[in-house]
Amino acid sequence: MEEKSKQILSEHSVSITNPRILVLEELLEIKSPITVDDLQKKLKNKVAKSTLYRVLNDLKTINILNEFTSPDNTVVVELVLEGDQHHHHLFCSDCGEIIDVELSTNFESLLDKEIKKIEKKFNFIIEDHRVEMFGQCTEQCKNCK
Amino acid sequence: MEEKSKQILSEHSVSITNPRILVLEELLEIKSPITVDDLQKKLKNKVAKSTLYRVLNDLKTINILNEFTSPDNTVVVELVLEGDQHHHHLFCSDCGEIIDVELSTNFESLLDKEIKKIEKKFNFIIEDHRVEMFGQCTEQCKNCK
DNA sequence: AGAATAAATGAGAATTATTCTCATTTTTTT
DNA sequence: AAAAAAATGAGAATAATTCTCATTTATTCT
Repeated sequence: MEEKSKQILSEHSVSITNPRILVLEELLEIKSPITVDDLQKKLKNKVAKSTLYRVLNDLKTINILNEFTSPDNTVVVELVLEGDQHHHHLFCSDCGEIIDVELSTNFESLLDKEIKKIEKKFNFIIEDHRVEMFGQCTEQCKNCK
Repeated sequence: MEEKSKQILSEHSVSITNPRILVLEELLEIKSPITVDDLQKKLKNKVAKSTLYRVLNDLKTINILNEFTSPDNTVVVELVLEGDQHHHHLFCSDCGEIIDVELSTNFESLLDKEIKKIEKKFNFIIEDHRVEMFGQCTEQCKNCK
């Protein structure tokens, strides 16, 4: 993971530093969305709080970090690398888990068509979209048991 | 609008107070999503900051306030009354405008089917969903000209 | 309607999340 | 290896939201 992290940084012409490697390693490790707060806990004593925020902003700048909020408006981040599958999110209001969800390609293409209509109607250029789903996992999720 | 506001409060068994009426009047007036900060400015000197937050929480409790965040994670609220049309949001990264968007009923029913599949797959009960679209309004929007 | 009770408000303090500052350390360039 | 540039850590500063508590307003109960 350390090698992969270094590679990612160098591919994006970002200087290779320890905090950046540690943050990337962690994000590669968990490979799913995580709140900034939880990420901070995982990196406790390894990366200063201010540095963590700076590194996250760096990753946003080079376009490999997706940032959004959970239903209670907590900020959540997730690494998105070149070639990763386009996906959406499912939020559990019981345990707070956030799950990556891929929708069928058929549905995605219908959504694209729908979006083209919206672009015309509102005279907009739409670059991105998100589908978010909210509910409760029924008992057997990893946090809820 | 004052009458309407009082009616809304009384229908939800919430005591009728001046700050609540003022906030509701404002939200009824603008009838589109607004950031808490902008709302605060509009109510300047009429409702204390702490009271505004409290009233917004009251409206959330009685389920007539939709709260979400814009792409830069600013909190946005919007009044959603009984019978209002289900809709989604379109965000302009140039001017910050947030537009209510209704998708075709055909598309919504396909989305519902897609969601049923997700419920099965992840053993979830999904209660709500959102489609968010991000882009730029092309020149003639009310803030951008 | 008026007194008694309960609830809501305003002002500012407290808390939380994030950004900023600046002296020191690390990385990159040469 | 030295010089220049960039990043880091620690904590101060800022912004958004919640909390506290004395006072005011609304509701309930005769």
